[in-house]
Amino acid sequence: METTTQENVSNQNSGIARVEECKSEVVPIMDALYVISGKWRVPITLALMEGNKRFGEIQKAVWKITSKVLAHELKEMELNGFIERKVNETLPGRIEYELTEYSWSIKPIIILLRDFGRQHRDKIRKERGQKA
Amino acid sequence: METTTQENVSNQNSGIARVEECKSEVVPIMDALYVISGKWRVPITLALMEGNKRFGEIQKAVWKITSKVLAHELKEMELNGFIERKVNETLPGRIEYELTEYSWSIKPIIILLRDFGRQHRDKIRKERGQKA
DNA sequence: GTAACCACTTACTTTTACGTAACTAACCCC
DNA sequence: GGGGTTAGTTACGTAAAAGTAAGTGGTTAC
Repeated sequence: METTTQENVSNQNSGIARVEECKSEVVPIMDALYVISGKWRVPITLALMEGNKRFGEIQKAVWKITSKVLAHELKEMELNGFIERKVNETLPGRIEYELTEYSWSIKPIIILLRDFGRQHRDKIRKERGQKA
Repeated sequence: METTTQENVSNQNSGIARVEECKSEVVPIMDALYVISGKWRVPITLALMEGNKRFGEIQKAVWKITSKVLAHELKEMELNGFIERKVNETLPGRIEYELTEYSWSIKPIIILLRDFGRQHRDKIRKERGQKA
C-alpha cells in the first residue's frame, strides 16, 4: 500500500499516481472533502472556533444563514463528530454548540486551504489584470 | 455562462459577519475549496497525475464520467491554470491534457485530505460498529 | 467517398443544495 | 395566562450540478 509524506514528496509522479492506488485514494479524499464541503460548514466551523455559541449566536455570526440550513448543518456536523450539542441545566433552555477536540484536527487543512486560496486568487487576478 | 473562482466565490453570501479577520479567512478558504470541489475534479486530477492523457483516456480512467461533464470540468480546470490543452501537430488530431506545474501545488492539500479522510472513515466506522 | 473515430456539443431531465416564510413547542417573567 | 425569547420544524420554491441521449464537425483509414 502507500506511504506517507516521504515518498510523495520525493517525486511528483510517485505517491498518488497509479491506477490501483487511485481507487484507494479517491474515496478518502472525497470523504474528507465531504465533511467541509457546501456553502456553510467552513463559516460555521470558523464561528465556533471563536468559542462556544448558541443557535442564535451562530446565526448572527454566519451572515445570512437561515435557521433551516443551520439546523441541518449542525445535525450533520454533530453526526460527523465535529460539534457537540450541550444542554446547560443550570441556565435552563440554554443550548450551546461546541467544537469537539476531534474537529480541531482539520485545522491544518483549513490553513493550507487558506494559504492556497489567497495565492490562487492573487495569481488569477494578475493573469487577467482584473480587480479582486 | 460559466464563471471561475473569483466571481463564484465573491457572489456567495456565505461568510462570517462581524469579525473583519474572518472575512479574510473564509473567502480564500472557499476559493480553494471551489477549485477542488464537485464530484469530478479530484478524480480527473488524480488520473492526470499518472501522466498526460487524451480526452477518451481520461474518460476511461475516471469511471462513469460523461463526455459532457468531462468537457466542462476540463475547461474550468484550464481556466484555473490547473491543466493545459496541448494540440500535438505531429500526431494530427491528437489532443492531450497535461497537469501544469502550478497544479502540483495542491498536492499537500490532497495528501492531508487523504490522511484525514482515511482516519475519519475509520473513526466513524468504529463508533457505529458498522462495516466500511 | 464513405465509414469509423475522436473530441466534443446540445437539448432535455433529474437530483441536490439552498432559500423563503411561516409555524410550533418549550421555557421564562411578571 | 399573555407576551417575549429561544431553538428549532415544515411546506413550498428556485437554481446549480449532474445525468441521458443523441448529434456535430473535423480527421484518418480504406
